[in-house]
Amino acid sequence: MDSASFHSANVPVSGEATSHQQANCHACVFKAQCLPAELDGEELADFERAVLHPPRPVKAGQVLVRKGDAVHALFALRVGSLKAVINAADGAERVVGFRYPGAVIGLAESGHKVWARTFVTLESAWICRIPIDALNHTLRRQLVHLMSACLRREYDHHLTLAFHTNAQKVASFLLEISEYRQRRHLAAQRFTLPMSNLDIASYLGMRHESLSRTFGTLHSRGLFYKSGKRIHIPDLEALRALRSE
Amino acid sequence: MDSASFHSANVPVSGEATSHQQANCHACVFKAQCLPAELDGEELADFERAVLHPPRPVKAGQVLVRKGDAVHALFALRVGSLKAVINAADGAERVVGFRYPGAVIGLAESGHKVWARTFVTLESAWICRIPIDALNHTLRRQLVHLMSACLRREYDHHLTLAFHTNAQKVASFLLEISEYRQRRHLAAQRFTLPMSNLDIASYLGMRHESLSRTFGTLHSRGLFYKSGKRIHIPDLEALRALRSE
DNA sequence: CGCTCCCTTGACGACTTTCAATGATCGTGG
DNA sequence: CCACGATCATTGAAAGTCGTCAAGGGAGCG
Repeated sequence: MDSASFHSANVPVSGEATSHQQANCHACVFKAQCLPAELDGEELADFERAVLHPPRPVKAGQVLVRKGDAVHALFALRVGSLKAVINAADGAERVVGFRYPGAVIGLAESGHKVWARTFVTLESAWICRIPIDALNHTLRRQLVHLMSACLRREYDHHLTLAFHTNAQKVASFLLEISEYRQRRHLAAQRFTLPMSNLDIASYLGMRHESLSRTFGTLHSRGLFYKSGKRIHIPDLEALRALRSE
Repeated sequence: MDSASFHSANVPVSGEATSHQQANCHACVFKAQCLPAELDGEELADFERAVLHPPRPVKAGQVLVRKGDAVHALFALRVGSLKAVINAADGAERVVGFRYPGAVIGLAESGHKVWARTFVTLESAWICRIPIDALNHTLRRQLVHLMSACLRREYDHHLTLAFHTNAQKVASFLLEISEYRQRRHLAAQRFTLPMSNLDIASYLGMRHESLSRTFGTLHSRGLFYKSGKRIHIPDLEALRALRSE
């Protein structure tokens, strides 16, 4: 497994799960990096039992749920990545979030009847269904923990979007992923971005031209290198300094 | 009671609650506008039982909880308003949210040990304590609902902060309050803003000079009038049109 | 009455967006 | 295996929005 990538090299790009693929996936399912990092010990064990249902494979670019769909289940993202999008008034798609392995999809939906956002896979993924009926008392307790962590992240995003320059937004974005990977003991300085620059720019509230220019600036300052979708951050501290300048 | 104000005219500005004031407040406590609008029927009744503890008065400008404090309780805001602030890297105070009557304070804290933000009263307020121990199964279920609603609002804020011009941000902000008041059957076109322009500007990620100019622009376009802290929105639809231009 | 804090207004400059064109990359099909 | 089209990424020049700096005015409070 390529530890510098978001997904296992063994994950099939499409098709039904074969017994071999299923085995591969189950091997991964129980790795720490595929489970919520906010829970630990007994809580994590409880949570695992609840999402034991075998994950199903989802092809890249697929819509997992669409805004307006009835909420029948939440989802646990085990392998791959997603983007959360909202259609703006002008019909344009706006990215409001990314999700990586270990995320629970639908925290903002657990008290509602319909989905408020559309979730689209950025690459081939493995995803567990958590039926709403399965939300017993124990699981709801874990859910409260996950949601409060999610809320805190959103307040950080508020700060970033409201007060940072474009360069700082990009630094924040890169560090957010890097720190996510660090918590899961994955390579934090070299990894692949699963999303396009268009998506990143939308997420950060900038034009993709500005993002491209910002990447160029960071490159010339030696803070960040990008080749295709693979990136390299030589000095995390320098990037952190830029973020909080 | 001034229906166009966030707080009852009878609320004392300071001091211990007298029996008369207490009675006044309890009369208000059970009004719909002082309870979470996200819950209804049985859930709301459950919630009310949990926050039956008599509210205590808090003077304007007081710190309710400080970032870093241990989490012993959540709070239910019954009367008055709060701002949530974070100290930026440069030490400056950044407003990341406002809270109005009916809000539960600490949704982002319910799964954590310490407070991530500081909450400060903007005016004299009445606030109930909800001890963490009181979070039984039933109450936790209501909490999930409140948190998911809170998360949805944060995603809307993401859109506003990332993609809107200053004029649109201001329109969003005014409409957010107006729509809050509409849900609670309060005057939606004339009301008092409990916070300073400085706080609003910080919340929206703009300079207070820019906010002042934007208010001027909206005024000259006849979309919005301001006199002291009292504002008047003659045409909500026109403001909505501006928001989603 | 004087202090402090808040709001307003002006001129200037920096950062970002916009518009336009070119170049790269990737998946598809011949 | 290569050619093709579509999507994505890069770069330039011009325009606009917004932030910065500075000064003056006003409201509330002790």
